[in-house]
Amino acid sequence: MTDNSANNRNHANRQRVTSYDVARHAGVSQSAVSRCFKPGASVSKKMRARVMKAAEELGYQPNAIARSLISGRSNMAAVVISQKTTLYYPEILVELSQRMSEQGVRVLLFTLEHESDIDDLLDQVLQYQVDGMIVAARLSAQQIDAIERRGLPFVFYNRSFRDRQINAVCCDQTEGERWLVNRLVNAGHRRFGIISGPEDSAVSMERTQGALERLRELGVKQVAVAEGDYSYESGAAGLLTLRAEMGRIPDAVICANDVMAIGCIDAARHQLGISVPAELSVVGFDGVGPARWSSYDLTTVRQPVGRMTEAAVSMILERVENPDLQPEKRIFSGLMVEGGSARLD
Amino acid sequence: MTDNSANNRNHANRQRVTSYDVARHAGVSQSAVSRCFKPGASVSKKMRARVMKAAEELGYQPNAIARSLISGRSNMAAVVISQKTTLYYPEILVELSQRMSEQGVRVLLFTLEHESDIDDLLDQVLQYQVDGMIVAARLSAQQIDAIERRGLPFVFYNRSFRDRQINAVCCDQTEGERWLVNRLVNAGHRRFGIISGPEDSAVSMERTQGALERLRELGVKQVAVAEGDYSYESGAAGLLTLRAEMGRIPDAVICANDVMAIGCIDAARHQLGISVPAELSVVGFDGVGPARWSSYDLTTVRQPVGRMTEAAVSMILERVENPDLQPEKRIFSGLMVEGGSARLD
DNA sequence: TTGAAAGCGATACCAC
DNA sequence: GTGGTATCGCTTTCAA
Repeated sequence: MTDNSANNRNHANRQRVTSYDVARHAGVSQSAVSRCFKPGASVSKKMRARVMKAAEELGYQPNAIARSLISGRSNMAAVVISQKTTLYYPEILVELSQRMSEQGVRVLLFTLEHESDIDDLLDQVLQYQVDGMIVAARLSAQQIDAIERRGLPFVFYNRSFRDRQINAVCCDQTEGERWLVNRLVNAGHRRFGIISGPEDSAVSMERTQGALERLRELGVKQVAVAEGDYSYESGAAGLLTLRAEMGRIPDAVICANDVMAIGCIDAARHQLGISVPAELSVVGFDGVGPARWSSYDLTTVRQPVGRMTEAAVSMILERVENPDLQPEKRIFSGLMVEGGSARLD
Repeated sequence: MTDNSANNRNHANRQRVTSYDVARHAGVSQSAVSRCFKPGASVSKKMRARVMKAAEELGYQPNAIARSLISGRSNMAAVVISQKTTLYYPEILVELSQRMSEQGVRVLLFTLEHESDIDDLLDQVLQYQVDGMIVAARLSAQQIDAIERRGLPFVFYNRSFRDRQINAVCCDQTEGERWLVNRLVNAGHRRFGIISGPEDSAVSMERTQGALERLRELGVKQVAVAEGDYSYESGAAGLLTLRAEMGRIPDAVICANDVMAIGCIDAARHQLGISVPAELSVVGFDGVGPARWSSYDLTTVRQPVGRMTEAAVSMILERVENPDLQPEKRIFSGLMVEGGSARLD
């Protein structure tokens, strides 16, 4: 009785309604159906009404995959992001997705646990025919070359490249660190500890170098550096390392991100019984949510994440439309937040 | 001199290498090229070597879009997630992406700011021909019907539906809350405040109801409820509301998530000068990172997020392979964490 | 404005 | 094992 032939097809036996089905049902040509779903097409009012009714009745949705194949545009953009970045700045992903979807572009997500996985990943990105790519991860010069060779528009998020013409949006890490150092030195701090981020993080290195440079310029001699990995635990451990290295607790600790600053404060207060900011000043960088919690009230430089993602999205979409645009770097100043975690005068 | 014809095509003028190019360059048929890139295909060693060499030389990558069109499988899964969920549990997204990509499936991201946006969004999901969908957002019965009608496999993440056969993975909220209440009542607390999540959150409602039910069973009469929205600020505000409503500070406050519990603790300590846990016990739910920070050391129920995402991924992939599998609910117990934010004996 | 027909770049099936 | 050919569902000329 029942026709089972459809089930014999080896691929998805879920029934798909195509533009042909709609055309037949509406008694028009398939091209007409296609036109009705294309924004600026020339279709008569009557035709559109008829087609839309038929589409409604059959539950038709145009197949984006087929559209991509012929039009050469997938309306998808790749977002390549490392695990750490997602964990510390979850809002980036949400905002990117939100803003791009407003422009009719979807986010295809590529996360990397270890930055080494990136070569396979780039192959994947290219296979999926994304129209563009936003990269919040470290790429080697060769990898960047490879992307450019394929002609895929891309924008770096929060990494800059001094010697390369490239699209990037970032926060001025150096400027921010210099401000923090200025304030701390002005307030009389003389013995400094720095808790850096992981060595392979360009952002962390810029922050650390920015602070070191300014300290040197101001003639501050007593400076020790401990390496962290952006985590709470490494902030706590960093303080102990610094104390061991310097013989005693420094006057101020500059952390490469807020979560480490928080770890550092907690270690000072709860492990060492040291009062922050009375006996020790701690500053961070980035301005994540918990920085504002009243237990910490961090002095930090808040990155304008919203504006940065907005910029990244508009840059990538512009370049999808017009691949020949000149490379552009957009560098935002951070917002200086004078919290209660540091004595500033 | 130069041939500009390629540039006249209205779509991406970026040159694409196709399997035909590779075939010509290797002197074999196009089908042969295709087979070489298909895992279990029967190709001679010699042929494979030749094709791979040609592909390498031309920089060929198979076009996933074209593959999807004919094979009926896009190797993409939609992840529908609300803004709040991403912010509080960023690891969900990373883990989903990681685990799915290990299985050759990419995540197409759909975020919603307001849950009302969801109808347009479902249309979008369907257009992109994803193979399956993981939903960490609230859907109405009608919306679920619509998905089922389309035959798209889907799994709910951390929402359950008592009266519906549906795929879902979640954490047993009720069980967890009952445990918290048991411990608090056993320790002698008698006056309870509850800070709930937003009214439209099913998860929050389950937690709040679970606590209320157990309190009733144990004969606890003095209970007040304040509504929060999962944010730090609303946790702080909730405590003030409870105090106003009850005439004084309760013995214990049960918060529908950890961030509100943290807000509540900070408000108690820094705004009201109340000691936690000596004068007030506070418990949360979910076990986010900051719950372990030594300033808070929350008593909470940690959701096994890793196991839950693992389960969600395997459930969805199984159902992509075999759409006729029976609906299944996988309910994980939370991990009871006895932190220092509550007096438990 | 509408319809017919030619692709987009793969896979699947069929002979050989 | 290999090569030809139909096909996936749409957009896009091109005539009518």
